[in-house]
Amino acid sequence: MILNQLCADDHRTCQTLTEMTSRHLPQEGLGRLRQYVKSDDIWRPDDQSDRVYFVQRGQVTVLYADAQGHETVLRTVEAGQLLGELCFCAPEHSLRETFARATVETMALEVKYSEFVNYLQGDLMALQELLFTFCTRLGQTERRAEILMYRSADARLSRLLLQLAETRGHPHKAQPGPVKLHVSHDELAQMAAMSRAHVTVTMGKLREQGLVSYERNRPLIVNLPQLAAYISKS
Amino acid sequence: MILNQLCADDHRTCQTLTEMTSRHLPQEGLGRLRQYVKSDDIWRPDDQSDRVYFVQRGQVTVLYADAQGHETVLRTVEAGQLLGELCFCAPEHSLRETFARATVETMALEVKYSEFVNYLQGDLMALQELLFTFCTRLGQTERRAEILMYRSADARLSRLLLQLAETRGHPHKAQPGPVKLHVSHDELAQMAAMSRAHVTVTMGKLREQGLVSYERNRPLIVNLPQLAAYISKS
DNA sequence: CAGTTGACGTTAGCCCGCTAACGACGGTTT
DNA sequence: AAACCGTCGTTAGCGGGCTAACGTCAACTG
Repeated sequence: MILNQLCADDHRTCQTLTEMTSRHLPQEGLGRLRQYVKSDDIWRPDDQSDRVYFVQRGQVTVLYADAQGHETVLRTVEAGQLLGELCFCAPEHSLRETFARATVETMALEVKYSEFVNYLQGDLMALQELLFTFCTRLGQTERRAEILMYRSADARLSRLLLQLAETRGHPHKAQPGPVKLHVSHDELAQMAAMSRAHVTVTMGKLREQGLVSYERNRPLIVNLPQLAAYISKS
Repeated sequence: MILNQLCADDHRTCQTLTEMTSRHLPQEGLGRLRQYVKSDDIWRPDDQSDRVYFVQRGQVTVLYADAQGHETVLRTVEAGQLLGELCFCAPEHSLRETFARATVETMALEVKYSEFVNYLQGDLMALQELLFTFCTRLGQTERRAEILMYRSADARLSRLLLQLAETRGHPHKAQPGPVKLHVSHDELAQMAAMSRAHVTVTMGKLREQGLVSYERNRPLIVNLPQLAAYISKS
């Protein structure tokens, strides 16, 4: 009854789950350990989708670049999580179409898709965990799509901040209240698919209204409840 | 070695796979059969995510409505497919946040989440198929997000048309060539998150360039190769 | 057959986000 | 100390999509 128990709590439980698959991997003899320095590409648009990665240290962003070179972040994969899982349903020789790029020094175990599948056959536990990984990411991606549907700047930004605060925010002291985030205006721009300049302008307005607070070289602080209220009455 | 074999071909194979889960369900004693007429809601934003549906006849769209009531289509679920799968990773008593609405007369088997999980425990086959369903939908949703990242009308529309043509298009005669789609400008507007009027304007331009062709009460015909070329050189 | 509905077509004016460019400031490197 | 870089701040002008409204045409409805 694993499926039942594990996710009874909240989304954080699920995030932990997505990390279990890598812990359950056999320790040796599977895959190759890779090292990347900051802004190394793990894969590029015309690489084949024939392998998965288990990020063991560092952080990776999956991003999509249009013809003009504008890059938009599709997902951020943290240490302990699976990367490149889309090859489970991709055609055999399909291409990535995206970049995966290390944001900091990163270590990842590279496993050929076919090897990983072999390993999964015998492990019901791992299969179930993988299912949670997909489900979690589907939910996240749908929320990203929700954000991108809005055309006004503050609708996009405020919703993005809310989502970031909920998923990757360290609750400041006692919850529920302010949440700290380490993210630059430039990164926000890439995630909300808007220009850096206009992120700064819009963030300024949110700051005036007390929904967020930040200064030079200080972490961004999101006032979760007020921001949620602001969005819902918009 | 099911995982290996089934998706070696192309994306269509995967779509078939997502339909298998419902075929493998025990025929009796599980869930309740529900009937819906056109534009009935299967669920609403404040319903609980405590059940899944197997669409047996008809078609369902999952859509998100903002505060102003603008509705955007997140996904379209065809007969034979699973609907409402997000409850696998949602907190136990979480809400849908979206609408699921029948676009035509629809019949669906409603199964409580807990019952379905019970059933999955004993069926490795079904578990693997479910994994494919998630993987396929994650891929589709990422492509939707890709589309929504573009801010110009013809970038969004042309990419949406390409995606629709690839996934749900009947190849016209012999492939590869024109593809027929049954979709109104209004529906395109909801999927690309733009206004109906501007869809009409933009479609007119695409028609002038020979990338699509349509008339009153004629199906929309997408010229796949030319459209793909147009996008990649944009 | 008149009335109704749904889908495509068109336009004027406004609003808003982007581009491009430059400035200020802190931290790090040499 | 000087040079450099990354981050935030600010603005003018422009392009483009939205709103709102109305027109046209075909098919369905009674």
